[in-house]
Amino acid sequence: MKKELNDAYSFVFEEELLNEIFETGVLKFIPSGEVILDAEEYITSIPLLLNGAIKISRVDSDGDELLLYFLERGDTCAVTLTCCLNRSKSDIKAVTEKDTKLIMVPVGKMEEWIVKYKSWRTFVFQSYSLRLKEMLDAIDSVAFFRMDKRLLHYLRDKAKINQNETLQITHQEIAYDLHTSRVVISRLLKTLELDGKISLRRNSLVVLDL
Amino acid sequence: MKKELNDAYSFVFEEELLNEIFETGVLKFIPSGEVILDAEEYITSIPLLLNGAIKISRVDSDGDELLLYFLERGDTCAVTLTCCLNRSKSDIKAVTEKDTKLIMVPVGKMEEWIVKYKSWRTFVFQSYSLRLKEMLDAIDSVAFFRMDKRLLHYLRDKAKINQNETLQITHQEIAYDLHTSRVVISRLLKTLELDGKISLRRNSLVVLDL
DNA sequence: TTTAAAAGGTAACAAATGTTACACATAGAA
DNA sequence: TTCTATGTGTAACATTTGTTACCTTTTAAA
Repeated sequence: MKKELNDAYSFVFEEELLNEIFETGVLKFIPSGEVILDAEEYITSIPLLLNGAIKISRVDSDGDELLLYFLERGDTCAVTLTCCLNRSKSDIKAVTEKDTKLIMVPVGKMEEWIVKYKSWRTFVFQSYSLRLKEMLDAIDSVAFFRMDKRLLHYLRDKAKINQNETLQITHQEIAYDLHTSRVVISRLLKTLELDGKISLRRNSLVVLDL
Repeated sequence: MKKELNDAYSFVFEEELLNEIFETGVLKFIPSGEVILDAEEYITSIPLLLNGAIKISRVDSDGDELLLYFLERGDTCAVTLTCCLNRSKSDIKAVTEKDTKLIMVPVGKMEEWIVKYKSWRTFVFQSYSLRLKEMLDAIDSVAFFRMDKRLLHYLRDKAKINQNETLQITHQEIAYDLHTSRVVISRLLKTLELDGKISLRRNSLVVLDL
């Protein structure tokens, strides 16, 4: 853990803080595809990603979903920070996109460190900043683009995050992430295939040239 | 200015900080309808609202707009904070919704106070928190609701912000805020009128029962 | 008063997206 | 192998939203 913590955060946090994280944080391994946080749940500790990736989605009262963004190594979740500070419900869902290793830090420490470490403050502000930006991107996507463009963007993102041109995913899962229906996705994927941009398999697809 | 500053922020900031704000901040009066910040602009100071209201919209590269949220007394803009800290472009547009009085504080102070005053830290975190939440609401609106619901929600919001059932607004302006066309808005407003929920005038409409 | 610009009403149509239904393929369990 | 659940392809149709066009009304400038 010490090594991985250093790998991911030694350029971000000072020695002393790294030690505190090492002492108070709890290391967790989470396999891909696991729901680590559901809407309606309360959050009492915040995650620092060591490796892997986490998909963050908005969930409305009907259970409808919409992909917001991915977290990767060195990231933390600003919405979680907010929920921690306010002791409020999450309203978001977090699912591991890959096998993921992370450190959970209790809220108490989080607030203590804000006062104590400049690097932590910077980190927290940077996180808010980054998430706000991702949120704006998500808004752009839904508000200004049609489904075909959104799908393209989604496939690119997904391939990048997984560092793999072959995406292990079903049409239905894509439909959930983009908040549309399976039929719509099948239709659009088919035209992408006819354009030679992807190749369709059962339970997976290969990104050729987006 | 001292009195208004106290009215809006004395429960938020400690005496000493209020004094610093009073000394370094620049008071501004901005009449309703003024563009105080456009996309592509850089920001070098952050606003603290004393009264009035400001409409914050997302602007894409084609100049298309989408209303994100309103700022009111005691609010500041988290996106602005972010832009200040990163010295990056705004990508958002701010227009006064009412006659507005605010204090502009230079970025430098902003960073200084984060270290110096606990209340300022709390305020800044609360702001991020609140804006993230509003951003999520904006996403919900575009992603999960159809235009008729979004319009209803918009009219309610607008009436609340302006503390007035009569909204001085044209169909075209509504269309800009919701990122759709004037014809669509006219159509939907007409059905709302037939349902007895609003009453239509030229250049204005009256919210009856939403 | 005449005229032009802005605002709004509405029809007709186009495009995008959502829905339902059903066929067929594939993988894994029984 | 047979059966069943899941995934995918596709047609047909409904609904929502966007676009174009043209009209009338209102306001304010010339």
